[in-house]
This record gives sequence, C-alpha cells and structure tokens, in this order.
Amino acid sequence: MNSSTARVTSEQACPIAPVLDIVFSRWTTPILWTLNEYGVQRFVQLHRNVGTITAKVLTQRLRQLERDGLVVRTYHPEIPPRVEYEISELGRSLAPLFAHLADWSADNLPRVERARQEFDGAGGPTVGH
Amino acid sequence: MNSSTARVTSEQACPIAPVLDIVFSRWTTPILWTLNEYGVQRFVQLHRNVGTITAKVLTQRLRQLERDGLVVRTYHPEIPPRVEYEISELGRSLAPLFAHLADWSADNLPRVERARQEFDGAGGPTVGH
DNA sequence: CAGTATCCTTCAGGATACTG
DNA sequence: CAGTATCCTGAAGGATACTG
Repeated sequence: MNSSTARVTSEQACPIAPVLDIVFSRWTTPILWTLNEYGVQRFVQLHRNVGTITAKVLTQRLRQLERDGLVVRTYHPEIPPRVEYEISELGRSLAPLFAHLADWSADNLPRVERARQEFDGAGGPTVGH
Repeated sequence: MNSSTARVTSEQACPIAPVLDIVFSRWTTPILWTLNEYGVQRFVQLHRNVGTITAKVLTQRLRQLERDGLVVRTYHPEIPPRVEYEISELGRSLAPLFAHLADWSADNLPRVERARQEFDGAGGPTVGH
C-alpha cells in the first residue's frame, strides 16, 4: 500500500465529517431552530411547529439530540403526562453557525439558482460532450 | 385552518433548510474539501482522495455540484480522455463556513462525547421514566 | 398527552460488468 | 481514462393502530 494507491476514509478526507451526523442529520435543524426561536415546547407543539414530520421520527430525532446533549427533555409525571423540550446551552452554541449559514444562503442562493438554469439550459455537463 | 392547528413545512420552520441539500448532501463536503485542499484533480485522483465512494456515486455528486455551480468540470477531448475538476469561486466561498464548523467541532465534540456517555450510562431518556 | 409497535414502501447507494 | 448500465440490498422514514 503506497501513497499513490492508498484509499482514504471520508473522515480523513474531511475533518468536519463527524459533526455532520450530529448537527445536520435529517430534521435536526428544523427542530433546533424552532426550539431556539420559540423556547420550551411540549411534544405536540413541537410536532406542529417543526413541519411535516411523523411522531415516530420526531421522537427518534429528539432522542438523538438529547443523547448528544443538544436538547434537554423534562418529564413531568402528571396525568396526563407533560413533557417539555428545551434547547441546551450546547445546542445554543450552534446559533452563530446557523446564522453564518443563513448569511451564505442569502448571499449565494441566487447564484446557485442561476448556475442551475445555465446548466439545465445548456443541456448537461460540459457542452460538446 | 387556524393558527393553533396549522402545520408548517420544514422550509418555513427552518430558513437554512434549502442550503442543506446543496452543501451537506452526502459526500459533498469530502469532495469540496479535497478539491479546496489539493486543487485541480482528475476523476481518478479525486476518487482516491475522497474516500470509500464508488465511481457511480462520485459521478452523481460531481454532476450535482457542477450543476449548482460549486465545481467546474473541464473536459479535454484527448485519447485517453482527460477530465479535470476544480472548485469554483462560489464553492470557495464556503471555506469560512467550513472553518467555522471545524472550530465548533474542535470546541464542542468532546462535550457531545461526554453527553453521550452520561446518557448511555444513565440508561435512556430521563431516568425515572 | 406522549409516545410505541408494526407493517410497508421507497430509494440512495454499493457491487459488478461493460464502453467510447 | 472516465465514466454508464444494471441489478440489488438495507435502512430510513411514512401510515396506521394501539397504550400507560
């Protein structure tokens, strides 16, 4: 195995790979975003606010976020039960990053749109082949 | 449909949702990262450097990136053919964002790790239930 | 209310073989 | 070399029904 044939793992190829699973799994950004915007919410409220997600998947993602320390779950043993979800301090530390992303989006999404139209108009990769 | 029952789309719930498909689709960050680090590369080189990705999927992702204007593909009609991939200016504009992400990772990945161990050690969500 | 438990479908992505 | 063409599998996620 020499350096010209060695295959590399995606983690080696990309130092930010590990974070992606944590922060950018499906539904995690809508969940974190609404928790950050609207504060503490019960399960049903979150369900309504996060969009067209099923209860099963919402639960799965919330468990993952709780496990990773980005969200705090509080169970109140009442009847009927009350469960509240809140973004943690660690979760809140993502806010500047999300803002950065929103800025990039505002600045460059139009360029992406134009690139797509050119590409589609020209009819595929690299005209002439 | 009143405000207490209205269901919302994930795009409404999360302004950054549209960018995620563009920038954080699977394999896009390793591809962009290596193109940014090592400069212009031919298909096979990229294939070696990006990690354990198949040629088919690499082609798919490269097409998407080209279409979105993040990558430039140059076809040289020789025999054998030579194709070179390069990150575009638009693609390069993501560098600060990726750096931000790398910083967050360096600062907070350990916290995530600890949170996971606590969660797993405690045996699931919210002890007591 | 806040979830589970099942069943089911889809489809991204891998393996393999082939081509201009 | 730089891909495409096929086939195939597993795992994510939706629909639905049920429970403490």
